[in-house]
Amino acid sequence: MGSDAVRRSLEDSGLRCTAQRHAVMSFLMDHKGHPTVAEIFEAVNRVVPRSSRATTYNNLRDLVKAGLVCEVAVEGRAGRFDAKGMQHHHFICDRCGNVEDMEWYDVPRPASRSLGKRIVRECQLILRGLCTKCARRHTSR
Amino acid sequence: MGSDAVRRSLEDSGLRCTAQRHAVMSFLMDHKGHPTVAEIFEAVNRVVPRSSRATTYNNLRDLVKAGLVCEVAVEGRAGRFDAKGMQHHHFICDRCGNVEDMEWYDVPRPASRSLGKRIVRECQLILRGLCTKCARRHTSR
DNA sequence: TATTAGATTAGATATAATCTAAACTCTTGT
DNA sequence: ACAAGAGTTTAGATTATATCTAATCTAATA
Repeated sequence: MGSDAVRRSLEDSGLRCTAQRHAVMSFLMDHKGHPTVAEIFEAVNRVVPRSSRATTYNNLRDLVKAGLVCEVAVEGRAGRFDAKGMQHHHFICDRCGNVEDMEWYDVPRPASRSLGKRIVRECQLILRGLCTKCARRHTSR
Repeated sequence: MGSDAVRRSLEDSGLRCTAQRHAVMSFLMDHKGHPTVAEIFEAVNRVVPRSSRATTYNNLRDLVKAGLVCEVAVEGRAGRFDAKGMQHHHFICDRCGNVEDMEWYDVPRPASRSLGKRIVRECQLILRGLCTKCARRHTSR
């Protein structure tokens, strides 16, 4: 993904294109593996001379708010992030905590009757269980 | 919910019925509001003379593993728990972090082709946006 | 180029979750 | 009834995760 494309997508969302924010977004676009904040922070510090943890968190929050990035919370572990390319669902492994993308398919939204005055921003499907690797280790124990 | 019913549901799941575990489970059954660990910990210490944080975490993990309780991870905040009574989906408020139950409706599972060797334990729908209270404050700002 | 809202920084702080090793308590077998 | 062992609990330390602060800096604009 070109550096200009990243700049453009930031500006289209009304976000200033700073070196740090650009680095965070680029990294997410190039790494489809749901990195944690710690991983993103480390990677960004390889590109930008130095960047603080707070900035990484701030930028991630801004990107999520702008809808460019999506966050997956994992119980008892660091949250994970990924750039919203194609729509997809998530599979979270009970054992190793890894997050995997699952092929997209349409999920029906709740009836507006049961929604009331709530405003829905997104509708995520989260599958839980054992990933391929952990399932293997589990049965062959 | 009777104290015997709690005992029975623990034993049916192969869990010893200890005072602390019983207190955690009872509390979750009586409070449908998705309490955090901190809230559960505090409540349990009103019932059992004294109970440690570690025990609360341990018991919650055991109850989740046994399928009696379900956990909802919330980005950047403490996880929340609720006793699995009737099936339901979850709505998480972007602004205040509160978790609300949404009326259950059937969600299609992914095709086994795209699942591969993964073992699915559960299939959760997570809606995100603004809850009724926060939506009101938002528009009338 | 001056202005300024917005962004960044290092480090402190707050919050959440887990670990440790010793003590305790159910359950089972004799 | 008692011993033994697996499972449970404990207080407090430790680790992991996330946010805050106030000073400084910078990108976008006129």
